[in-house]
Amino acid sequence: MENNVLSPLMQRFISHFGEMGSRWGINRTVGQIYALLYICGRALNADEIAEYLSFSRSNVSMGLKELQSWRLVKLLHKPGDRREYFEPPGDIWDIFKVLLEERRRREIEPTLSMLRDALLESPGGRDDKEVQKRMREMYELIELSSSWFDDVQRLSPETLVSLMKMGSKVKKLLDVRDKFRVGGANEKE
Amino acid sequence: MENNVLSPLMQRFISHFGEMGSRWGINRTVGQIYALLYICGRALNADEIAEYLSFSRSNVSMGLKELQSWRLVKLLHKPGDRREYFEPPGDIWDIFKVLLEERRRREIEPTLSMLRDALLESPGGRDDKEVQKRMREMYELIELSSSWFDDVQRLSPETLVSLMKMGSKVKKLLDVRDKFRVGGANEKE
DNA sequence: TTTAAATTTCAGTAATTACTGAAATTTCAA
DNA sequence: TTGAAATTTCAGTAATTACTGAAATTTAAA
Repeated sequence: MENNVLSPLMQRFISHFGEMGSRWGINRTVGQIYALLYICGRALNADEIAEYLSFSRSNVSMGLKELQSWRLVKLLHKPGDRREYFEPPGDIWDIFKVLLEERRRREIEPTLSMLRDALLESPGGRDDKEVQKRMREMYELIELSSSWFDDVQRLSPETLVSLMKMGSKVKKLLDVRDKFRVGGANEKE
Repeated sequence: MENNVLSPLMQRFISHFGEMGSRWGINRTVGQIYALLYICGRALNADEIAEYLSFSRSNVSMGLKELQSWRLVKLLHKPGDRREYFEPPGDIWDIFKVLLEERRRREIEPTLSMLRDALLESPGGRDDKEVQKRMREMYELIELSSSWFDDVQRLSPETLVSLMKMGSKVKKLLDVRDKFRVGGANEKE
């Protein structure tokens, strides 16, 4: 970085990520560390991060751990340098996918498995039949969208981009398919 | 509810939502209130909620405010009863859509507008050209997926279900379309 | 091995967020 | 209008989460 100082533009980006952090389920520090790594365009070591952001060294260490658990940073080494360097995945689509994957794992999976368990039980209370019905409804929706994510995630960025650019026009494709019954998908509908 | 008591099954569901609350960006109380309303199958007033969950009346009031700001509960009145009753949207797809919409509004929009502003500025620091390049990359990805959500959200649940059940087979449809150049979307690719 | 640099852990404290009860405000039937 | 029921606000406190500095541990060059 120029003179080892962050430009106001970078500052702004970093502060914003700090502020949004809590809404995204990470804390201010972690948000800022990630923003710094993303925006500065080269791998940094923990001391540099602590320096740039004026965080304690231990805080940076914990933040990096958290980011690693999110798979949002890669660890790398420079020849002749014992220190660990960190950088975000190079491709923004990787970041995007990893983020969705991790969020699903943390925010959806536990609920899915709670529901699965609850649905296996034989209804106890008088209202439990109804309760399970509502649980099943929720389970099926989550399960469906969750496994859809799985599938779509495997598409190449290019395919994903064309899919997204189509927007709601996918409906037309579906209609065409239904008319001519092309392809083999979805026969049960 | 039977004897005015929650069955163990309901309890479990409610506790789970309480625990997950913090991961979802709401607090324990709000999570439990929502779970109770979702699972119990009838509209409840604030006193009933406070009673079932042993929260203070004021806490319930704040929680309901929060849920209303998320558009996750509807307010309704019973004839001859001054109190306000609350229930979740009846259709689970509504809940799903509202949730995605609100999350986008809270978690994505602010970043999008920060980036928009930052990209309008003329680069100051020496590295700012590069910085803006990375910002633009992020902006474009978010913008694309965000407006795609917009589009897809307008599809009917039925269309959405067929789309999801297709999973990654959408790729085939895209390929077929590219082969025959049907439809008008996406010409610029 | 030894040892100094690098990293992590963790107890203590700071900061933030959640919750309560009392008081204030709003609502609406009479 | 009035006033009792319903709801909200808010100051004070409890609980949780974030952060630091010192000490412990790990790492790898010599």
